[in-house]
Amino acid sequence: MDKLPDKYNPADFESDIYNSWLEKGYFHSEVSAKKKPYSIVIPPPNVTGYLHVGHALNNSLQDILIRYARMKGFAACWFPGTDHAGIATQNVVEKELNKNGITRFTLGREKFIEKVWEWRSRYGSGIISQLKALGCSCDWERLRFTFDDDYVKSVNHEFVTLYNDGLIYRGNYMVNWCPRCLTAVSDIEVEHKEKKGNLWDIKYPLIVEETGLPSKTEFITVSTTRPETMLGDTAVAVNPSDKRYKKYLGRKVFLPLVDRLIPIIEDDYVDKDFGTGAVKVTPAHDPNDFEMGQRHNLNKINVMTDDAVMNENAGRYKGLERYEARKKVLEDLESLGYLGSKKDHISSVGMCSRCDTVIEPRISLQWFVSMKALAEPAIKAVQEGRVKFVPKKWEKLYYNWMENIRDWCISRQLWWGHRIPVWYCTKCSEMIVTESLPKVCKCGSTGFRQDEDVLDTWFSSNLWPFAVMRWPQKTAELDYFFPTSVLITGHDIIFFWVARMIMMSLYFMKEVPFKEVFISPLVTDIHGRKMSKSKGNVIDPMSIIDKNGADVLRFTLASLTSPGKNMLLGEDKIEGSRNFANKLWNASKFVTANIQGVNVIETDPKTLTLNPWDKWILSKFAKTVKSLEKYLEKYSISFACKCLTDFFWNDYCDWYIESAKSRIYEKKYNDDKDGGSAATEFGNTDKAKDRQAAQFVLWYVLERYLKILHPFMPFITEKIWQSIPHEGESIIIAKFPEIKSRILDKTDNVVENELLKIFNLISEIRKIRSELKINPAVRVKVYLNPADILFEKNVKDNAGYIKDLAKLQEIVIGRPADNKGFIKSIKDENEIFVYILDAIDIELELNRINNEIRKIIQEKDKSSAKLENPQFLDKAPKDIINKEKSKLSQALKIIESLQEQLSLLQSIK
RNA sequence: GGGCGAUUAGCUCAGCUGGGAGAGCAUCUGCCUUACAAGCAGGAGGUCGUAGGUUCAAACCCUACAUCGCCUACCA
Repeated sequence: MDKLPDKYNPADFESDIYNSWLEKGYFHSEVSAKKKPYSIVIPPPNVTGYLHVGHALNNSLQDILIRYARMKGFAACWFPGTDHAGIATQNVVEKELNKNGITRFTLGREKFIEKVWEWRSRYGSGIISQLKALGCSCDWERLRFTFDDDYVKSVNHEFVTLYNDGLIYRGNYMVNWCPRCLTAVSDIEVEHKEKKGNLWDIKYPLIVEETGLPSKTEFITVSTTRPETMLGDTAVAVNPSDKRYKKYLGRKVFLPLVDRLIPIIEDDYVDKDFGTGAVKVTPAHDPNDFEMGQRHNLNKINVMTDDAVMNENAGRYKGLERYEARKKVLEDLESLGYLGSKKDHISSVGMCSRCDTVIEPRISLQWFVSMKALAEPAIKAVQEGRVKFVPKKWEKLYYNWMENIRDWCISRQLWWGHRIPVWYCTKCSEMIVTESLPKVCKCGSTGFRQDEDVLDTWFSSNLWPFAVMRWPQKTAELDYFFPTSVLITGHDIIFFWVARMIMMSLYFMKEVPFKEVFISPLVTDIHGRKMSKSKGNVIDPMSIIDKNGADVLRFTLASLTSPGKNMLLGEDKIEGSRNFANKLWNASKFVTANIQGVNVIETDPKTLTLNPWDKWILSKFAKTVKSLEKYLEKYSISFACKCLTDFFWNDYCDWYIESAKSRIYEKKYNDDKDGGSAATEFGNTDKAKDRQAAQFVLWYVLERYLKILHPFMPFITEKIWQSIPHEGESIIIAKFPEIKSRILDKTDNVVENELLKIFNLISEIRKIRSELKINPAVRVKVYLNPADILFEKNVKDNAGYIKDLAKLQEIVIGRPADNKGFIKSIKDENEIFVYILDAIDIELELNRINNEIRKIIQEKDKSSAKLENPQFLDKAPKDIINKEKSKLSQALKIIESLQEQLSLLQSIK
């Protein structure tokens, strides 16, 4: 047993403790017939990632649950890993290369991928070591990466199976294209932001039928936010019911700048009431126009290159970047007299979620997953409660998305990622979809070219819960640990990841991937703003760990975790947890110092004589364990934390330790020169036995408390636990305390109520003392007129504690013969007389009493109003009425007594 | 445009199936009492967003409105 250092300094021991756990292999879990499985898969952080507060929160929560399950006797396994994060990682490495003037194109595909692997081996474990610093008890022997060889096999199997089942198809469609990343992205990778812009009116002249030339007087005016796309217009559309344009139907429209003749079409999509009711149609650059183009068989003229520069179809605008082209187009239209009015307009602009570049809708050949058939069973699984969201409100969001799900574009024009397992024969172009390189084509050729594209990262991560267990291999782990127990993640990836895992798991495993999904709060700064580097409000969890220790960070995050809320994180919240850790440290020091020489381990509890204070703290502890378990069950993490701190600080430290001092400090027993209490006043005449009971219970409760706190604050609890008497080699594998009926582990409401009255009495006396500014060092005399014999006995038995905790010289049962010099107060119907003649400040006291009277009169009025209401008496339940009656009578008593007090004081004055 | 959520003490938030408004922080007062000043003891502070309604009884249920936030969408 190490002695606890004087100061709590987590930096001194956290990493050593972590390493010792690692060495002992406590985090590793095996398939075990004797135990029930409890498993969690980590939401794999990007290899490029560093630990941000969101990770810290998420992983703290997972660790709490895993540690709890482990102590409860489950085979608890936390599967860790990282995500290759295609586009994100590619961007990071490219940026790095760009610094040296290298682009991925100068390197070439193969070399570039080598570079990325290099990068990963150098920096990819950064986040892992940060998770370790946080204390995460992941089973590191099972560490996986979504780009491991095995994992590639899983993904290929996924693709090929879905393809063979007709759920994957390839085609030319309009997709969201990022002109900076040079790849297609899926709908949910586009972030829409409201942007101020303009709405321009452009006049398209009608062709005069006789001359075949554009009219100088007849125009159709269209409105657009993107004038540059007019270069690709192939029609003007109006609503079929719009009478204004009926007369022009059948005539051609002259498209300025490109001098093309385009038709007028009728389509229901067009809103008569918006703008002029006429819309320019650019099927190659707008999703709606694309649809209209399909319906009306229009040409789709692509006027841009893949990096959003105008191409040869844009005529003289070729080579201009899209926004330069816009400017030029507007100038030219203006000078030709085709430009109408310009209005301010707010429209939502799609941005690439990875690089913030404005998305360019573009037609291209891509791979898609058809989602409807996959979504249906996944919707059902949640409806039937096979997957539960906590908090439940996220289910709505899930349904909403799933019910309106659209096909998923999974091909990416990137280099870093799972290459699409599709090959084309170099001779006959036959397409072969297969899990590995085909040997020979049916044309006899053996030359193949693999599809250039890679798969969306989420297409691989949606296998995570079973691919980490090496699916499609049939492994023992898969059999045992799957489906996992719970998934903990943020709401921002419900669509990206959670929904798709459910779909794929149901498809491939015929089971849900997890039984519950706990959606952790979004962490914001103290003003509720999202943390971002540009705002400079990012809190770096590692710096908190360095400064305050991982336990403090974990506990802070956990105590702010109430379901469905954002989490506002600021300095003062961290301080609160730090103070708590410090309190725990100091209280433990007190305990270790005061149980020296007592062999608590060998003590037979049956030989102890427990007094009410012992029974009280044991009962409180038992209740704390019960609440804690209840809260953990419901993922009410903040409540769990609150019941842990409340118990320790308010019950154990403020009452139990404080009272135990009277029993433990040697001199209290010998004499009481300073007005303290002799042993006989503590309800136990055998001094030695009483001291022993106190010492034992101090230790017993602390030792067990450390265990229940351990999942939340693993390091400090281990450190202290190792410094006090204990059995077993580490707290991490200790058994979670159980509440039974034996005296040490049961709840006891009778004792609790008994002591509560004593506490009230002590508090009342303290209050009077404090309000009258009686120096805490001064011991005062108190008379107590008890409401009943029970309380009288209670007070007599606890007189020593009352005297020590309220700093009394003496407590006398009964009323003082002469009220003079006494302050009278009533608590729980007991009359309390505090002798304050030496200390009194009459004005202060008059004020106090007047205030008190004012408050109580208000309450009395409320009660009597209710009781005078016949409808209340008629309709309210009996117990409510009785409660109200007793409230009233008590209030009356107190008022009477206070008024008596008042007149007494006034007479002195 | 649609949807969801929020509105309670100076701040951040609890408040269960309607029945005496709570915590932490901040603030104020008094204390270096031999585990802890990162502490101890005590106090003050609220028309529960607004307006209606249901009920004997509303922070809680219903309706409308206001303000803020988030998600979602193809109005050029």
